[in-house]
Amino acid sequence: MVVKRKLNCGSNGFDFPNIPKAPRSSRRKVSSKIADDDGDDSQICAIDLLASLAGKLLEESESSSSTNAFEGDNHHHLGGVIKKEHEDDYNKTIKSEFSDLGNPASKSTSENTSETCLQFSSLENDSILEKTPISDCGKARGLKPLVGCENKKGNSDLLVESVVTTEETGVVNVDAGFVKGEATNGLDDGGLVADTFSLKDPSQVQLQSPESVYLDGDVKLPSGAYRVPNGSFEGYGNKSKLVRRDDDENYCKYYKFNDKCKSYRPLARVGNRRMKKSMAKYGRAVPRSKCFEDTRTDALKALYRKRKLYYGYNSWKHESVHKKRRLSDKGLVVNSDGGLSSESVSNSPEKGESENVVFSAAVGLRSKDSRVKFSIKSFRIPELFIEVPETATVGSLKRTVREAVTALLGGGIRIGVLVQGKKVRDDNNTLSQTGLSCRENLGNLGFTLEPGTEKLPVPLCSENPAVAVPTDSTNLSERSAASPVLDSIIPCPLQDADHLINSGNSVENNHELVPYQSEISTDEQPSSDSRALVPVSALEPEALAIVPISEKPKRTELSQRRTRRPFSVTEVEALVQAVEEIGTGRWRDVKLRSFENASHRTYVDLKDKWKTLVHTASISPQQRRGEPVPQDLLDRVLGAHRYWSQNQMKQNVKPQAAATVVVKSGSSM
DNA sequence: TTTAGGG
DNA sequence: CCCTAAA
Repeated sequence: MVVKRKLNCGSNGFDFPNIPKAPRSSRRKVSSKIADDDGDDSQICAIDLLASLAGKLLEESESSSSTNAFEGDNHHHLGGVIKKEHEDDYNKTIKSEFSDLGNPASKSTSENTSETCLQFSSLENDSILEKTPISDCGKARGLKPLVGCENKKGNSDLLVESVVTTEETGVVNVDAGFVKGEATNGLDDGGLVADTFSLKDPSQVQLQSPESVYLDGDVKLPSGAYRVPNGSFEGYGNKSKLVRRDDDENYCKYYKFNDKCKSYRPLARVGNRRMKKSMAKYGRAVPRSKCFEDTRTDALKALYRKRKLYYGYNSWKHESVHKKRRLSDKGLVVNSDGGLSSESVSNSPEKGESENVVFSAAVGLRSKDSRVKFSIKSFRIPELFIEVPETATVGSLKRTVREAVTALLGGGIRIGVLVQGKKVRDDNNTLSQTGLSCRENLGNLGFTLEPGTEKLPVPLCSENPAVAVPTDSTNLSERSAASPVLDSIIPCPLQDADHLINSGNSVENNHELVPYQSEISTDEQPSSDSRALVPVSALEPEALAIVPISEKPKRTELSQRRTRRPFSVTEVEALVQAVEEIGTGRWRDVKLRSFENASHRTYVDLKDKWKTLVHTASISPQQRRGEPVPQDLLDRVLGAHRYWSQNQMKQNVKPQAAATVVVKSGSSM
């Protein structure tokens, strides 16, 4: 797990686009509180984050048991490798940055700060910290200075972002860079700027993103040093006290600030929790007729619900959600959120593309100069900051990203740009044309890695597990709790990865798939993993407590949309028949009568279909789309529609007769 | 949970 | 198909 903090000292820089979205109070709180005093608020936030993320870790850490685990984890972390490569750079950067910021101030920060720091200092690289000047104060504290821009500037503007990054990296990032850049008022200077953006040099990239400091190491926390052992989340609850609901805001904020919070955990949990609920709900929805069917449905629904909730909780971006959805259709995708989603929707036209997303773009910021800044993080990529002119083309953006990624990860990678979950195919469009110059849309931005092959995809799985495990531990526990059976299936490495970043997502996707598979095996669903189901699991009570954060889960963050399944003529026929007999307004009965076995057709679906049928029958054949429905059926539709419209009151009365009547009317027509 | 409608 | 207000 990693906690990332971003400092925006200068308001002059650019505001985080996220901010706007930030949960109501969170923003202001952040600015004010953080700026003002590190104190409680910041602590709380941090704590919350950690708590949510690590949950138990804290406990364990306190007990001191976790340390070992971390070390082991470090190896696992994908990020670790990368980090190491750039470690020097980071250190340098950090040093410089931090030194500049002035540790002194940091110390001044109250002890509270220290706590915060502790939290942040989650895992891995002690070494780094040590190297870093900051480390002095007790590594944990050291961070504080960084964070606490206040010292540097009394600036209220200063925003500190603390993000929990996904466990994958298990890193704490301090985005001094951004701050710096902003302060400077232009990152342009920094090398990121160039249009062409020569990221070819990996090192350069790293350098360019000074902000990202990885403090993975186990930082020894002072009192109760919190550690986030990779594996143990069980403890969540323990620290519950640390987390406050009120904090939700804060923590939400953080996420938002971060852009995309890389750290999903908290959310994930929430999502999981929600899932249950949703599941239950759905389960009921289709309850009557079939158990098995219901199960499926439930699963799906649960997924949907879960997603919704999940997303909703992630205040950071609903949009991202959309993106996810879209992506998911194709294959594995990493959203900006970082989540992996694997949907097997054979239907999706694009499916052929099989996208393996390696990473996601975290955030895009638009700077004054009309440059668009992107922060990309992924399992394999510690953090990458890219800035391009608003007028740059998507193609150039792709190239830039590809170069950067290639430098880091090796060649053979194709970069895809996703906006609103849709792949941007026209490389000639400029970012502004693509809508990427707007803050709102930045959130919707996503990148996909389409491996030339090799490792990208695989690595995720393989690597993630290690990484994921630590962070995900929570998930694991949850999963097991939730559905032990499923767990057994789950083993797949991907899961872990998913968990790290999007435990929620993966789950969702999986769910969806599963149900379909059972039903549609032939049609569409490619077989994917079943593992997804597991994740849903139960959240610990405490986690729940945290969850409450839920802000208005706007539907904006849709759950994944069900795969489209056009009604076949046969189905239409059955529907028409049923409606003729039962009438409109009793869709549940229609469902039971003719679609009891069609788990994927809910009564709402039937109602909707009827609606469309009536419309279809009302328009000229030329205007109709999709599989043509026999005119005779359409005639029956009109007849039945008319009949039942006239007899709304009598619907219950004589179905049989009604049907007859309808037919007559239809024929007469 | 269903129904009824809007999106 | 999704989302929801109402019932």
